[in-house]
Amino acid sequence: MLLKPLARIVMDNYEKVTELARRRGFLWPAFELYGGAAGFYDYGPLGAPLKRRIEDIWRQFFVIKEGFAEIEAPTIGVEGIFQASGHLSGFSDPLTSCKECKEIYRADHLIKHIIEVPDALSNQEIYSVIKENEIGCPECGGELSEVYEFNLMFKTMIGPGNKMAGYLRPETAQGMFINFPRLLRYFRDRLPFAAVQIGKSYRNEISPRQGVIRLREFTQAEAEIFIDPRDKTHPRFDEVKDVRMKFYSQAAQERGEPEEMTFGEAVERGVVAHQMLAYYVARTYQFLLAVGVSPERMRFRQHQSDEMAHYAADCWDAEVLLDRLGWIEIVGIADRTDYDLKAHMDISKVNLKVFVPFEKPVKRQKLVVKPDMKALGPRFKGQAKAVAEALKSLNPEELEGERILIDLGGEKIEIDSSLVSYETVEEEVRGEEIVPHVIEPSFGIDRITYSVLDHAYYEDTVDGEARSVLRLSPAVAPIEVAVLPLMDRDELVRPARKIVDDLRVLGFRVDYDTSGSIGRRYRRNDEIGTPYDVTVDYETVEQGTVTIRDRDSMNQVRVKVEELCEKLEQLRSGALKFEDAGEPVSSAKEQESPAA
RNA sequence: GCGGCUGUGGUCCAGCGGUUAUGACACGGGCUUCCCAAGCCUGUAACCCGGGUUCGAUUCCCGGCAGCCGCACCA
Repeated sequence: MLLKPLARIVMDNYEKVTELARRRGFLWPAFELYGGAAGFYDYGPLGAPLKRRIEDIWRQFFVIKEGFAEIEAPTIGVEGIFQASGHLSGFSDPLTSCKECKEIYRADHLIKHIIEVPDALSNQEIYSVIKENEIGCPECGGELSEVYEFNLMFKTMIGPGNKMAGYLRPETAQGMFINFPRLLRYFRDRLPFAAVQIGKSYRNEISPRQGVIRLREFTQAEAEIFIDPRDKTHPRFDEVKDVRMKFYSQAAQERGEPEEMTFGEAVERGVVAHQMLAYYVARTYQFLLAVGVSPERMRFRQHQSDEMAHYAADCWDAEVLLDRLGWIEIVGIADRTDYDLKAHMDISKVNLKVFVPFEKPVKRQKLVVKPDMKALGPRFKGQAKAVAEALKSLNPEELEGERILIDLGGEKIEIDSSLVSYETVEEEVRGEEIVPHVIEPSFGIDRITYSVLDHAYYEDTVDGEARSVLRLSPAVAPIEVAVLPLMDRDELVRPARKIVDDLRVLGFRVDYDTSGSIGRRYRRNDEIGTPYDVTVDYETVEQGTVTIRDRDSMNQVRVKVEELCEKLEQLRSGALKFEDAGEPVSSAKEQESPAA
């Protein structure tokens, strides 16, 4: 009670950033007209382009520079996918709550000491076990409620009649896995290759909070990089080996202090499992820097062994430090080994192996067993095929002798040796089938977008007045240039409009604003992160020049109108520094003071 | 899901069981050769939703929804 008013008076950055984002059209709580629903957000007129530009930079990094194939799969998936991925069983927890103290428990955990594999039981069965064994609340001993399911996947029906269940995908990754055979053919049967997807995923979170950090509908950008498990080097590792970064490895976490080193060193010392993983951690680092995540408020944290999925070889999370929220995971990069493809092979019964040719064919002795099916067929009828298979699996010693003994699922059968022939032949083996390993970088685009806002937010003081600024990189800013006539008068408006048109033809995201005073418009644009303001004044009319104002320094340079577009393009690309863009304009203060 | 606190124009906030619900900022229009949230005139705009109590509810009560905090959950 006492803390409340204090907390309100002191607005922290989190509050300032979320308030700014709402007010200026970056992020809006969804469905407000109908009361809203937690875990859903709209990207407004500024948020949508910001997010889109971040996605485009991601494409630059992972689709264009790495040559990965971008695909687009349905957001609804059929049951089999999620049986294989484990989301159907693993993503759904049987819960029970205490009727007295309201504490919630995993029902299956409570009966672990009685039933070895509680996963196999239905909720009713688990509840029966709880009742029969008189299990009460571990906290207060109170009576436990019936067991209920909470699956984090949204379920729906495909077509009428409830015949086929569909689930909104909880991750985009499965789209790449289940297209593996077609992708493999697309890449002409050669490893390594990779496919990516940027799109929506859905998780029916129990309690979404913290704005856009935990959403029920969110955007992921995921890559599945299929590699030969025997070679986890990366051909372009040299390009990143000298990049320095702070590694928060398992060992470093024990010390409580991240360790800075190069990626080359990290692989050499075994901090990161191998080049392949390290390479993508490095690219991820570069991507995050490119969109404007602050290096001081970012770290790469290695999963603890107990935190890592049992099949994962190594896993690193990119984490950012956000105001109020602390360290938040925004990217996960894991070596998932062959787990996913094996699981899909198991459930779908489709071979997802890759034939990898040897450099030289290998000669090998091979035993060929030929059961006499003409004789075996009539004799064993339905079992004939199984008998033949059993015979084929025997070794030469077992095939010797008058009578051959086979084991058919426990049943011992004797076969006369005349019914089967065998020989040893030399064959040439040209390669082998392997299940590829998968490196999976998985990006939470909404979290990254929010982090960019949080890290870009900055306040300074100008003449005793607070100025809030989003120091967004020109590469992601939703408005790249604001064109501002000093006053809303025809002689200024006409040239200003011409500039707007010219810039738009060149693909600039331009805003044009005549309202209120010029200072107000500068502040407005500072707050939404517009890097440059072009001001059209009377010197434009008299001498054909305009000023460009730099958002961060508030300095201005004067350039000729004819050169404006070119200069802005150079500023945008980073080819030109602001100070070199034109004649410096003396600051407002100096202008006010009369010349001596 | 549980508990606590909160819900008034775009934003922040005042207020009351009863006439037309404050104020500031923001926003729109107008004026001014106006370069860093200026000035003057002027305008638009709100009691989260549903039920109950009451002659009358934005106000009191209950429920829902949403937000914040804590707990639980987060493959």
